[in-house]
Amino acid sequence: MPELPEVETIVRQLDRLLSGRILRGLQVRDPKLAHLEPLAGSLAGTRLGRIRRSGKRVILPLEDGEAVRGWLAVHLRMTGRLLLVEEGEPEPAPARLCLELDRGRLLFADTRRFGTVDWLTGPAELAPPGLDPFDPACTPAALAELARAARAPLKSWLLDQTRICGLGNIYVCEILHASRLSPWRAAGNLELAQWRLLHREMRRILRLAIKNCGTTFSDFQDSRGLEGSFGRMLQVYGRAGAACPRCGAIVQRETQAQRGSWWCPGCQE
DNA sequence: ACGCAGACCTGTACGC
DNA sequence: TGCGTACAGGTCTGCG
Repeated sequence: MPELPEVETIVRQLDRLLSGRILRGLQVRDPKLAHLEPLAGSLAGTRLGRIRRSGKRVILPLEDGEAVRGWLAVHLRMTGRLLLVEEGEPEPAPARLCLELDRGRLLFADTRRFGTVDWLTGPAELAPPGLDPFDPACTPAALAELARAARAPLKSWLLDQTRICGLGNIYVCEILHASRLSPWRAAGNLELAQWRLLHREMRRILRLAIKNCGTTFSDFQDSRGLEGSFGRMLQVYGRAGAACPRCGAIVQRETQAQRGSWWCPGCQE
């Protein structure tokens, strides 16, 4: 479910509310997460450090005095949610994992159970798989260089997390529309000026989405169960048959690399 | 280097 | 109302 803006929304909220709190215990409630079972005893009493994002993962550092014991890396995939439950409140959804805190608890709920939680012990594992869109090293020239000679369609190219990380189907569709580029166009064929435009629109759209706490398409909610409002600003995603807000042509949907692609044939080429 | 199918899971929306 | 089907924001593996 969540892409960069949704993960960023969750991370900012969790960092504000949880950083510095003490972990009292960890309950593994889904056998698919049994690999975390051995941690349950040893992590009790550790303190949550500054919570951050790596690609689409939520990183929860667990500290012991000055030393970092390790990091819990949560990937929410399609339906994962991290829900903060106050002392005495009922749990709003069945949880796969429960972090008991000094007061209240943090639940990992995930209907489709695609999400993953890993225990990382080395900084190398923390690095995102590709270039983060807000990394200063992510420049139009760097993107052009990465895509040199790539024959893959832009849509698939941008979705590959080992190049740019954090984009998913919704934002790629929106970014391509804003950049007037067709999802079918080969990534290696762009002029530098088009990479500049794409780069600018990518950052603009992601910033705007973060400001609006992400997109709630079907089931994204933040850690207190609230919904993001960027969904109202979508120009093409999920809008097949509607008029393009920019040129009035009819938005098309077509399957591309097994995923839906929405775009406007009137103004994207 | 790429596209594609299938896998992992469950819920929802829609047509009949 | 009930049933079957298609589809879903992500990513991995294996095949051609």
